[in-house]
Amino acid sequence: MSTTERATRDGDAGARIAERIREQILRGHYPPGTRIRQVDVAEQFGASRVPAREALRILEHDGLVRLVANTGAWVSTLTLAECDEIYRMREALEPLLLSYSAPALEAADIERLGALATEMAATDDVDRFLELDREFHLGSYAGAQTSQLGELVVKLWNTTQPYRRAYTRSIGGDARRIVHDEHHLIVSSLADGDIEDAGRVLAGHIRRTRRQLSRHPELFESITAR
Amino acid sequence: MSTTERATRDGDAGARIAERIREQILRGHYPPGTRIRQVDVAEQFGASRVPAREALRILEHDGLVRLVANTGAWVSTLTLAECDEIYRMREALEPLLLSYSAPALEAADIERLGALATEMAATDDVDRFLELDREFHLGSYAGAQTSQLGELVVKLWNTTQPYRRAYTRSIGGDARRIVHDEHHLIVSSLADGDIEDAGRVLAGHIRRTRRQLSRHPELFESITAR
DNA sequence: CGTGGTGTAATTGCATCCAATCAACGTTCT
DNA sequence: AGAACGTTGATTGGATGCAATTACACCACG
Repeated sequence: MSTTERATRDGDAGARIAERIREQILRGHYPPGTRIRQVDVAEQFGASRVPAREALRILEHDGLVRLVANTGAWVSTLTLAECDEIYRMREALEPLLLSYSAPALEAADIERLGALATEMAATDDVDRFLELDREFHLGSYAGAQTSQLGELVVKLWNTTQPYRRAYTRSIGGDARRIVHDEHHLIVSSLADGDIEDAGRVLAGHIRRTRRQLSRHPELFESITAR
Repeated sequence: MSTTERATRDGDAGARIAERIREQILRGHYPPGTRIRQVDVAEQFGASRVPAREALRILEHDGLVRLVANTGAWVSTLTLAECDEIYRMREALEPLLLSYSAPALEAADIERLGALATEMAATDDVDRFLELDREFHLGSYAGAQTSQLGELVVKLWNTTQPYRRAYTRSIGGDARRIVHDEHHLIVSSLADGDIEDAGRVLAGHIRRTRRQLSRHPELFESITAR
């Protein structure tokens, strides 16, 4: 069929399927609360239900899907409190991750981060902004050689992605300018080699976003209904 | 059989099996590097290999087991760098978790923490110490109503457990006394309602342990050989 | 008219069976 | 004799089929 795929049979179909579903969730094709059936997943990827279940379990541990025994799987929904918690975790962890990454960043890398910040400030398309924002921050962590921290931060970004999209749509141009200023500040500190200061600005950046987000409880009530 | 068990068929055998294996790993029955075969797991729990595989995948995401496609599963091994990374994460996260928990702790809870700290200082048995230490710290987080942070901290404790055991055996009485002093300091700050100070002491506690640990690379080399 | 109970359909969970892959051993060629 | 190669055994990965559980709709009853 046109939408079905053929597994290349390299021994880990579950992980590959999970990867594809993850992309679809992050792109907003499956909004929070959507039910995901094993049969549909299996059929879509031309596999049996066994790897489909494994994929769902992987996504559950990624925090993108909620599994209930004997019942089914749904795309995760977040309450405001849960989202707030994740942002507090990010505020604590991302400066640490940046301290792992910064020493390994070359001048060219930092230049590219600056270009991303500039391009981000110029665009008006929400989806494009989200893409660039993710590329900017995760790009600033590209030098980190960590075994767990890097993956964890990506996971935290992923679980909050749908709400970041809704939030970005709702904020005005003024709050956005502050965001862009902070991005450029981070780039400057990195260029100066002042890792500690870059971490401080980054923590403030995340903290401010969290406080802004807490003023928009309607983003969560609307979705959490299920 | 005598050692085999009967699943109560409540719809999530994989999770239950994973729980049992997790306990066994944490108790040191399966040291890092030990191979775990699906057939053995299935047989031990009177189940088929399907839930056994699910259990292993759960443990993989817990960081307790390393899975290689088409090859097998081994109890995770940590390098010194990885262990150091985890301690840095704990240093950033556990004060945050404590700030979630502390307001909900009753006077009786804090009293019990003090009793644990005292008992811990009195014992000479390593396994008993580890048990009490875990009960003390995780007990101080019992008031936290978090969705991810609590579980993550437990996961970080679990993955480093075998090395904490080896490390505890190696340190002398002097370093131990500092540990116990810090425990009592945390209890005092909590009793005073000074959450911020409790967090500071806790961060220092974890930080000191990390620095001590980095002076014992032999704990990792001996195991990592596989 | 609303509420509780029951039966059926749909979906998940687990066991069994077969295929694919990897590791180890013995063999053969240089 | 040493190293590369092919073969065999063991182990994991995936597909199918059946049992158990749950959800939903319909009906009876208060």
